[in-house]
Amino acid sequence: MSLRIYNTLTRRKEEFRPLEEGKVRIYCCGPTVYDYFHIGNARTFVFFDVVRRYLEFKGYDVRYVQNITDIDDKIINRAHEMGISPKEVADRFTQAYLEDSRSLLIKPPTVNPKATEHIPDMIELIKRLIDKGAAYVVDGDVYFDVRSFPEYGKLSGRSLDDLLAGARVEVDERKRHPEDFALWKSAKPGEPWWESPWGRGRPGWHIECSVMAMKHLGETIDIHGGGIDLIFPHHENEIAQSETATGKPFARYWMHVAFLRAGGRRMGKSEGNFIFVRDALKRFKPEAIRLFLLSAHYRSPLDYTEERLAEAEGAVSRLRNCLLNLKRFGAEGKVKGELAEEERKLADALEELKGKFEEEMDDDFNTAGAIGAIFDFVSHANKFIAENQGRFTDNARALMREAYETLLKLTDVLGIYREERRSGDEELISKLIDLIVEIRHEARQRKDWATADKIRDRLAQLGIKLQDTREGTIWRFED
RNA sequence: GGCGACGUAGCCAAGGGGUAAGGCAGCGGCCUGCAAAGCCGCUAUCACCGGUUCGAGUCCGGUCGUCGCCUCCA
Repeated sequence: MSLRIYNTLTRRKEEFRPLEEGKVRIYCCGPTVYDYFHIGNARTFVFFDVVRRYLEFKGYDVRYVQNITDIDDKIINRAHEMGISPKEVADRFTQAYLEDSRSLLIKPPTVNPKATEHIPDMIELIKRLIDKGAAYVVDGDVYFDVRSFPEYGKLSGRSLDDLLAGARVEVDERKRHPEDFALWKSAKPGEPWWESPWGRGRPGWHIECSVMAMKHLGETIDIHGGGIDLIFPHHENEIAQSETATGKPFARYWMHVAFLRAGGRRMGKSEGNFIFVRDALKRFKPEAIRLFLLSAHYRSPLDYTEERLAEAEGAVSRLRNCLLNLKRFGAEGKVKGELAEEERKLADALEELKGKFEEEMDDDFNTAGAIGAIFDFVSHANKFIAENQGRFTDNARALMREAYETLLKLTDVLGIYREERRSGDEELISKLIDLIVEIRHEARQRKDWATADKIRDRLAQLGIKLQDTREGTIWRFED
């Protein structure tokens, strides 16, 4: 099966062919670290995390780069507000970004390059652009001349004339054209600066990404993406700079994630309708947040409400219950001989799941469809368990084990289920709980319901949830 | 003004020419010492109008509504 990706550049779904067989290079525009990131930002980060995981699932060797913009006007402004240095602002929120990403179960990118660690490379690239006549210096600032790049507008589908007509920007008289953008900004008093051939200053935003992408992934990358708002001007400008400098296509597939909305409007810092990931995580499991963010196709807007997150929590529980049951009732072993009819059905459902999951994900990362396939199977599995509990055959147990392992793999692509890990201490705790459950079992056999209920209630208070089934009592930590 | 997205059950959402996945919620039933979980059953003609077609949420045209980009923003 082959993966198809909607390419913003061509406005079509295209078959995905990496530049180099078996390898994929992905660049996703990361945060500007002037504040914590909110779940609208997280939509993009989680989505690209899934893109990365799915490509790895398909066997690609993935190199995934997400930058950290740690020098920018917003950081400087925030520093003034907070009464600390821009570097302190950047360091603090870089740390927070790393923590929150981890909490959201985002796999660490192969590289998380920082803009400030690539200043010399940026200066080099700017020089190249000046040498090629595509950029010019004015009073210590350097601008890119958009008219020098005939294809300017190809990503966003605009012509320079369109832009001119709709321009709401105050025109800087020093620029040759209003659309020209800064590659290098001279430092005002009190601002952070680096030495450059044009005087002290700092890089413009767009050049950062071009440089970091090329530095860590090469001059042509496979997939480049970010939020839909970055199409113009950010990515348009990246293309202009990069392709002017190298003469090669900058990125082969451009992917853009639609907005998360709240209260009918785009979730954004300036709108004041956002919720930080770290705050959401205080109330909802990361799996639930991810499930919610992946519950709609990435190119469709998604509306945020707390209720939706609570619903996702319910769905995640359903999934987890099923996984735990399959794990508990499954057993090692090869399926032998003839399968009973229900077993056949379960085996078929499992095959269907595998096929459907890939089919959906191959179709431009249709995570919502993939989730549907997973839950469709959950229903089959639950039904199988309900109907056969108390009389599982060896084949049934082997099938359930297989189903468990498959489900584990697929849910891991989306990051919506985590096996509970046990530390050494927890191993001991587990054994103690097993013992208590056994004693409760004896009480139940004596019909000593008072004792049985007391044990169950008290364990529940400790966050340990018991369920009586025909196959015995199942317990789990309720986090 | 230019460019674009969206409108499918109570809520969310997949599907994108052949007769409506899935989740959440609700109601009724089953299982259970009770609980929890689960199972079974019930709940949609896809914003509206017109067209193409043997056949249209699915294609075309139009209308209405919502949102976005064009300025820092994932």
